[in-house]
Amino acid sequence: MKRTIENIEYQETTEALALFAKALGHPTRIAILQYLETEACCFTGDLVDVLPLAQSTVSQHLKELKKVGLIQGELKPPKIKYCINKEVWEQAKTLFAEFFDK
Amino acid sequence: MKRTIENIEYQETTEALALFAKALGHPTRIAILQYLETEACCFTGDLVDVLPLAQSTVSQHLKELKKVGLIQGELKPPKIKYCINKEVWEQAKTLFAEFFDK
DNA sequence: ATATCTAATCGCTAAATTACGATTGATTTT
DNA sequence: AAAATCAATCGTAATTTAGCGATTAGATAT
Repeated sequence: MKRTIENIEYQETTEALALFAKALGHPTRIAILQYLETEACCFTGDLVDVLPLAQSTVSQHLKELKKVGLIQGELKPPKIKYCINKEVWEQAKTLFAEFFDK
Repeated sequence: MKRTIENIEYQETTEALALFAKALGHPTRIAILQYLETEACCFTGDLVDVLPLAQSTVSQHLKELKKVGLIQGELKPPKIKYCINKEVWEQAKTLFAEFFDK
């Protein structure tokens, strides 16, 4: 990724939307969120059982979703309970809705 | 990308949503679509003027958007007029709305 | 026939992404 | 104190993405 000039700047909502979209841009991450939507919350292990991927890979995807704030983890030792972050969820929902509504 | 087993399959809507999200997962592509939303249609050159990127790079981003069908190009020699594909646009809009609406 | 114009494609490089197994760290249970 | 459990992180490899300049292709104008 060469960017010879200084970093290109876009509008704030443009950047925000792109970041959310990027986080949603993998079927596994969509599947995780769909699971969380129905189950409200879950542990990493639940997802590892459901998904045909290694535990470390699932962890990586969770990290991506956490990075943009769509989910959050709560310590329930020795497990970690993941839930959708509703505030950020609504924020993303609004951004997409406004984007598509022209 | 190692995937030792056969390819992992997800639900059709999961895959479709991820593909749309991936296409939207770059600020430049969001900016292009926002431009097309206000301008209805435009030529590649218009975008090259507006965006701080090389012509070949803009072409690449247009290709990505074309690939998922969100835009379509119409030959207006020697130019090409790009417009949003409204059917696919609505499809994507619906998928995102349903996804976020739980 | 030649020159010009527009936009796609090619070839390349750098960086990010996705996957895995192995290891580590934190906590609980024995 | 030792063993077990769960999930994050590390290290590595393959693939994809994003950027550029140069070239090519298609069409019009000279």
